[in-house]
Amino acid sequence: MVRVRFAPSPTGHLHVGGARTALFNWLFARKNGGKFVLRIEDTDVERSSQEMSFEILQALRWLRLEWDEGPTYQSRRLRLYRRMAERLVEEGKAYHCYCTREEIEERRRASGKKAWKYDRRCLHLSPEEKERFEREGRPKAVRFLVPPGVTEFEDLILGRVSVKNDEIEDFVLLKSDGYPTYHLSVVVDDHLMKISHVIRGADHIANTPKQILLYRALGWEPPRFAHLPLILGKDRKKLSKRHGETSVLAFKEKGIVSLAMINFLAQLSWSPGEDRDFYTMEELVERFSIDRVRKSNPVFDLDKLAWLNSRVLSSLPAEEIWPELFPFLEREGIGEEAEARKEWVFRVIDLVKERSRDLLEMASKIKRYLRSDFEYAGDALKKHWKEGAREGLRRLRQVYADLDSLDAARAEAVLRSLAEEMGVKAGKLIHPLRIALLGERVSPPIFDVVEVLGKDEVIRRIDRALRELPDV
RNA sequence: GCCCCCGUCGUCUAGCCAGGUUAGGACACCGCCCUUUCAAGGCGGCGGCAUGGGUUCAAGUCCCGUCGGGGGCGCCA
Repeated sequence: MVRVRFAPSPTGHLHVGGARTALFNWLFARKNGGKFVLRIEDTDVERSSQEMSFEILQALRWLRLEWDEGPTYQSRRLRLYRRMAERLVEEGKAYHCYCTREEIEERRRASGKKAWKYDRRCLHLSPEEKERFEREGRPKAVRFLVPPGVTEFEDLILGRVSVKNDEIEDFVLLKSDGYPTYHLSVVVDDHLMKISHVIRGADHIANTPKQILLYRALGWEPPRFAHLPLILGKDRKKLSKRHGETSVLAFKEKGIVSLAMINFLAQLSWSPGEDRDFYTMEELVERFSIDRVRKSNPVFDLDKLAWLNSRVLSSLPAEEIWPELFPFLEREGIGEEAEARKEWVFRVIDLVKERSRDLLEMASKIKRYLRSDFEYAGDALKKHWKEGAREGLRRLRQVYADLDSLDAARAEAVLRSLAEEMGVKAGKLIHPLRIALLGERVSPPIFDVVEVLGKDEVIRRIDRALRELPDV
């Protein structure tokens, strides 16, 4: 039974790297008929917060990475970790360490080496010294006694990874304040939660041998590991705040649609090997395979994400765009009206989606269809509100008013014959019409706009333009 | 510094595991076409196997070195 987990630490926003890790775990679970478990690693009381936990869940929901179990909070399982740490001490596989941070820092400095490892001072404490420390009430941590040898594992992505144990220091399992370190809690929980595959970022490669050693010391079978290449910024450094916004929810705010985000993340380090730009969630699950994940670090490319977003947007049916678009309509102050004319707004969405890069842009475009009190754009007037524009529009109003209905084909036919009659190019009528209807220099094909607005509204908007625009 | 990992157009990638194609696609950029505008779309251009050696009839693909890049080296996760 495949069981994977996503185990974020609620010390910050869910960033794109974390989101990709969650996505790959989710895809792996869905692909293999397994379970996707959510666990919140909040053992760092100083830096963890409720709000961040909540926000991370929100982000996962937005991405539609629904979890099957959890969230489990590590902060509620502290007793468990303490018990395991003591068990290892009793079995001689770990030991109490009374050294303070300051003492360790001092010895590290004295050695002059960055790669200084804990010197095992407390492993060799005499019974007297130990008793004295206890009497003094010195706080003690629990350190793992790293055994000699070599630790190897077969990574699903990287292949065989091998580390000599003397490269590994006696790492802390339990802090002196009684909280477990990451190594302890992650191993205990992954074992107890029966996690079969640990899929995580490559920044954990060096942690893996430590954790395997821990599994063995506890008499447990380690899971399989897969380390995903790290997402890099343009400067090829690990992606961080310095590279601009990296929180996934920030992309949501910018009007990125979740399917675009998903496809973008899925195709960093992974490719189904087909000549296609994006897939539905179902298609991704169908195609996903961990052994098609590349080993090298990809660079986060905003241009590509923006392009994907515009392509996904224009491919999606209006009713699927609607739920994600709605908050942006509200922000434009047209939420209620849009809701009331939902079916009609769907038609407008289908009209504007092709040329919207994001939901922000889409919402502001839709506003011009819903409300006729827009301002006429200066660049549009400058370019197309010229001599003859007003007269053409006036005559166009007349022929449109005489028709009993106004669909795109008739609107076009009538306009073209009027242009011919007036001896001008169709553009001389089309551009002023665009200004009258939407007040902008660019728009979807204008006769489609005419059809969607309907005859009455078209006449009203032309009248407004004739009334308000300068005489030229 | 030490340890681990990686290296195909500027970027994301296919091809590598099971050597044999003019090294394919996409983003970005530049032209042209389409066209009522802007997109989209179509056609074309630009541009890459980091490097040296080895194995082989044949190396992007297998092996080694070099160089370059990344990560780790916390009582953070």
